[in-house]
Parts: sequence; C-alpha cells; structure tokens
Amino acid sequence: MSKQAFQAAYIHCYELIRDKILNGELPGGTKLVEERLAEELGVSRTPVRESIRKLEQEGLIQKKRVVQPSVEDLRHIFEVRMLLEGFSARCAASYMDEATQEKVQECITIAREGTVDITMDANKQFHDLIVQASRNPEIVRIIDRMQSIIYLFRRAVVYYKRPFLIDEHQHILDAIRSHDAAAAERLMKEHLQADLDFYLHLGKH
Amino acid sequence: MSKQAFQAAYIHCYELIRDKILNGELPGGTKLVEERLAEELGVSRTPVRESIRKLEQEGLIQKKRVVQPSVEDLRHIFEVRMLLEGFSARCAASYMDEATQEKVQECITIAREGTVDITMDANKQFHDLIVQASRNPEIVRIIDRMQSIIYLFRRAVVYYKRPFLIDEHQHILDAIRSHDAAAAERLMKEHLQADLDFYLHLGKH
DNA sequence: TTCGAATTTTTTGTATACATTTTTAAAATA
DNA sequence: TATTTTAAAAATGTATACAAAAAATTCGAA
Repeated sequence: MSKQAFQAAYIHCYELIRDKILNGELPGGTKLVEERLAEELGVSRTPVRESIRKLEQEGLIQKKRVVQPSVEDLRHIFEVRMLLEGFSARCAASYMDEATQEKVQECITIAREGTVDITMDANKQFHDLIVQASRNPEIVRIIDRMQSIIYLFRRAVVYYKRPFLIDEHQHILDAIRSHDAAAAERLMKEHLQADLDFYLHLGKH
Repeated sequence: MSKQAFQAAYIHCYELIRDKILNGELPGGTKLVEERLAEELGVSRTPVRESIRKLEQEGLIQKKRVVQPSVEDLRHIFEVRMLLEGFSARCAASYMDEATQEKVQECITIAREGTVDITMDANKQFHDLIVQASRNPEIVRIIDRMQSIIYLFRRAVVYYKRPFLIDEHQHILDAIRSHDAAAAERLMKEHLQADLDFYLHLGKH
C-alpha cells in the first residue's frame, strides 16, 4: 500500500470544497456554514474550518462566502498575468529545452482535437509549462494561486470555443522555438488580452 | 467603547507570532510547537494553530519552521518586484495625483533625516504609495504578501545605510512628476536591482 | 562503537462542548 | 406601515480531551 494512502481529513475537505466551488455546485455568493459542510462531509467542524481558512487565503472565499469575481477582478488578474506570463514567455525563449518544447507542442496538438475537458487541461498545461520556464517559484506560486479563478473563466472561454486561441498558442511556441524573446513576450500578452476581451464581450449578452 | 475593542484571539496571536518572527525573537529555522506558543501567549492551541496556518500561507513559516529565505528566494522575490513595481511606477507616472505625489515627497524628506526605524517606515511607505498607484488590488496584495520577507531584508539595507538609496527614490518621484512613464519604470527596476545587489554583497562577509 | 529495531515521548490532527458573537425573527411602539 | 427593541436561533471562536502520527530515545546485537 502506498505511503500516501491516508490523507489528512483537512486536506481532503479542502479539495472537496474547492471542487464544489469550481464545478458550480457551490455557486458564487453562497454562504459556507461550517457545521453544514462538516455534516455533509462526515467530519467534525475542525478540518472544515481549516479548509475554509485556506480557501479564504486563496481568494476563493471571502467573508465565508463563495467569491463571484467581478469584471474588474478579472481585469486585475489579467494585468498581473500579462506581466508575469509575458516575462515567463521571454524566459522560455532563452531557456526552455527541446524536450519541454515538445511537451508544449503536444498540448497544442491535443487541444485541437480533444473534448472540452481535455482541451481545457491541455491549455492549462500549455500555460503552466511556460510559467515554469521562468524558473521562478514565486511566479509559479502566484499564477497557481490565481488559477482557481482563471479556471472558472477558462471554462467559459473554451465552452464557447474562442477562435484562434490554439493558433495563438502555436505562434507563441514558434517564437520560443526561434529564441525570439521579444516576440514571445508580446504574443503572450496579446493572447491574454484577447482572452480577456473575449470573456468581457461574452458578459455583454 | 469602540466596536473593535475586542479582537479575536487568533488575530492577536497571528500578530504576536508574526512580530516575534520579524524582530528576530523567533529566528529562522525555529520549530514552532503549538502547545508551547499557546502557553506562552496564554491561550489554547486552537487560535495558535490558525495563526500558524495563516503564516504558512504567507510564506513566513514552512513545515512548522520559521523560514530563512535563501539568496535564491530573494532573487525570485525581487524579480517579481521589478515586474510589478516597475509597472506600478509606470502607472504612477500617468495617474498619480498631486496630493499623493506630495506624500511621496514627504517620505523621501523624512527618510533623509529620521532614525533607522523612521527611515524604514518611510521607505516602505514610499514603495507602498507607488504600488497603490497601479490601482490594481491584486498587485497590492501580492507585494503585501512579500512584504514580511522584504522587511527582514530592508532592515539590513538601512542598517548598513546603503548609499544613494534615497537619491534613487527622489529620481523615481521626479520621473513620475514629469509623467515620464518609461523612465519611472526603468528607474524603479534599477533601484530594486541595486537594493538586491547591495544585499547580496553584504552576504559575502 | 554503530546500526537498526522497539519503545517512549512529543507533537499534531480531530471531535466535542461550551461561550461569545452575529444573524434572524418577532413583538411593540410611534 | 415603518422602525426600533427585544428575544430567539444560528454560527463562530475557544478550550479541552483523546487518538493518530512523527520524532526522539533506549536498548540489544553485529
């Protein structure tokens, strides 16, 4: 049996609650009551409490309520993404090894043909690999922390099949492969801006 | 009596433990034992536990031990600072109103003549005001989260009286005042790089 | 001695009870 | 009816007890 067969309850709770938020089972605005969740998950309030605190730190919960990110929130997050992921793309153009470039290419290929879920995963992986090329754990952590909210957003984008999204990914990779740092950064920023614009436009309906 | 006269114990604990870490009473590497801290602070383990979790999220504690940031950690943090504070300085050149510019000027003036503690506060305030000019709460939050580790660092820098530090602040403000966004960003990045270099050089002794 | 198994001690994780605070609902007054 | 007061309930914060896990120590054998 694996050494990790047993998982502390509070970690398990954290993941369960997080998933409930991300898949919409706990929609934005819902008040999280410790006792109710405890009963639902079959544990005491203690681990639930810790989970909620952690989710609060991550920004998915605010004042015991599930966050419903506003358009402004999204703008702010994307501003940070453009800075940090743009920088990461620039690094990738200098540092990323061939094997990783191959993996990035696979993400693009898979995303072209997969189901919605597979495409979402592949697109996330695409960004993750580039962020990791920054070789800066702080940057990785910051982007990771925003991931949850980005996730809620990305779901909508892929669901509506934003045109050119995957082509843009390909262009970014091409720039990285030809070690054109300035182009990689610029293309990444434009790509994120397009994502954001598309999303904001959707909100108009 | 004010409505906030009473403070939840876990908030109080958080602040006390945090201060103990920042002022060196709990030096890097120290193992934090819930029960001992609880006794020391005169509360039960419950609020202490929550405080530790929060400090873990903030990066001041890792695996129950007080973090001792490595040179690499510092490099990574400063890379992020250069990106985000550089951007903020750029924004400041466009958006910062005159009243705030005045406040920034005061920070510089105070820092020139104050004691070590006053100078530290003023320098922190200088950076805070510029970060706020980004008008992006995400950026403010990220920088704030790094503040604790930055604080430990800044203490050393001011203690050893890095030359030109305040002059550089003045140059940045001048660029902001003349609405030269590119210069503001460049000067801020150079300033942070100089800070980092100075610190790394100190470490060589 | 040195290594490793076994045991003790320490520390953490969880449940539960109770106190305090906040929220909600109800009643009473203008 | 609207608004404030008061009472009720619900929810959170805290302490404490116990169980499980991790760490430290002891002991014996090579």
